[in-house]
Amino acid sequence: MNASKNNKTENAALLICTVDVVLLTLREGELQVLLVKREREPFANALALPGGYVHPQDDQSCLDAAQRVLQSKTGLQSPYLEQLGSFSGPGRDPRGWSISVAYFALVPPEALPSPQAGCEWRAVEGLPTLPFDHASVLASAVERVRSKSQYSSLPAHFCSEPFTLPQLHAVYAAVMEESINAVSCRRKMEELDFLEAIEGAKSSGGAHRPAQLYRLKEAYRLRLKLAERGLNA
Amino acid sequence: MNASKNNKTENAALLICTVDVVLLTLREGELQVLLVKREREPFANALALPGGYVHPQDDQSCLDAAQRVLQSKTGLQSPYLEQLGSFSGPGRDPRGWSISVAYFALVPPEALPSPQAGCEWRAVEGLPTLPFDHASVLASAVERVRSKSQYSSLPAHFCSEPFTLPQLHAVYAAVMEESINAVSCRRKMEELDFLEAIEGAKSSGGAHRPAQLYRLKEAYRLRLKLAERGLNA
DNA sequence: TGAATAGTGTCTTTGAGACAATATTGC
DNA sequence: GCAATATTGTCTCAAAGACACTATTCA
Repeated sequence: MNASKNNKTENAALLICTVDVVLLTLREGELQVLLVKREREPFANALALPGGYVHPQDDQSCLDAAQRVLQSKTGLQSPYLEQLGSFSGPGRDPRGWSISVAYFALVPPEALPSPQAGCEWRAVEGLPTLPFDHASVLASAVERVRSKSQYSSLPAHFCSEPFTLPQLHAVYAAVMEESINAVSCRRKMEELDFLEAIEGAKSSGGAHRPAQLYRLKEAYRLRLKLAERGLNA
Repeated sequence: MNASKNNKTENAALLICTVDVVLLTLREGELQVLLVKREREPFANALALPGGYVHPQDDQSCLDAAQRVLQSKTGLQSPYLEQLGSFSGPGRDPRGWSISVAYFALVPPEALPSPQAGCEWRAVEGLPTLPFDHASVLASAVERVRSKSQYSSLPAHFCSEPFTLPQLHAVYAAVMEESINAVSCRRKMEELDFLEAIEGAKSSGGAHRPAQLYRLKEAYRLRLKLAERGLNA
């Protein structure tokens, strides 16, 4: 307790406050994360999660900062975005004691309007070493997404609208890396009641029965629908 | 983006970084939270969540800071403590743009060794207005605890060891504010497998059959055991 | 022995998985 | 009609709730 008399400036000046964003998508049947080549030190030229300082002058919250960071790297306006948690300590950033508020975002693979140069999608498994504690942040995000996918509409944010139930079913299975009973999945989607059928719209193309097209109900475009029981277990 | 060239000092000096702790217990059959009378401005003399500045000199992380704050207000050494999330923005603290990393802690009601003067247990429902955004922080903590209680060993941290299954059953019911099937509860505790029976130890006192005494398995004293399915729904 | 609560066995209900049956499309 | 996939109906199985029965203690 040798610092109990620190005043605001003394405390604040020693702290680096940033946001990091784990932007996930589903490509090639696997979870992929957007990494950005760092332009500046520390870790210049390394691939890292997109992140940046909080700008108290511009940002109304850390969520705002995360949206600003995401927008500047990818052009995304309003993907699904949720706070993951905060990571802090003296060792995670070589510049000194830092705190990062981490967010994760989900987008369909075709949703990137204008990614900045230096952005790359990478499979979340088998990545090379990431700078800072980004490996922990990413692992935490993946775990959260898999966990929430068990009992919520979260994976629907990997689908671009409109989509069919078979597509959604495949997305759930890919996210959770296990096969899912199609009938149960259908039943669960109906129970969750976060989809609305698009009247008269059917998928087309294959030499087979077309599937009904759906979109997210307005209320769940930026939020989730949570079930009380999971999909399978 | 008029602040894109801010350097570390310029950004950091404008930020207030604190931790807040939602310390919960179960007393009188309801969730209660520990509030502390603030000694200093802002909101001097108001009841608020215990909190304080992060001390980069002393703290190895925000979790450390939360433990330090909790220790200094209550003397608690190592209760169950989990990060709730971060709350930030220009308006939540009258001193300026601030970020608070919030934690919640669970203790049995008799666990406070030496609470500082000015600490009070209050029911989480029907509180008067709290300073800062502490009402949101508290609401968020209560929601998290109720939600996790559905499928984890979390409520066991409201029981002082050793405890009996009927006591634990009552605690689950009180936390979730609904009656719980005793047989299902028993089955779930067994399935979760986070308890160990204390050989030969039985509760005593009533004019009735005594109950087996249990304690948490070592591995779950500071962590949780999560189930795949919930207790009831 | 009786009251009171602990703990167990079993029937019923509900929801998930398996699988079969039907529907709709392009060829 | 045939192949292929969508969608629905039904059977089966596992887990949760209800409830009754047994167990153990003290008065």
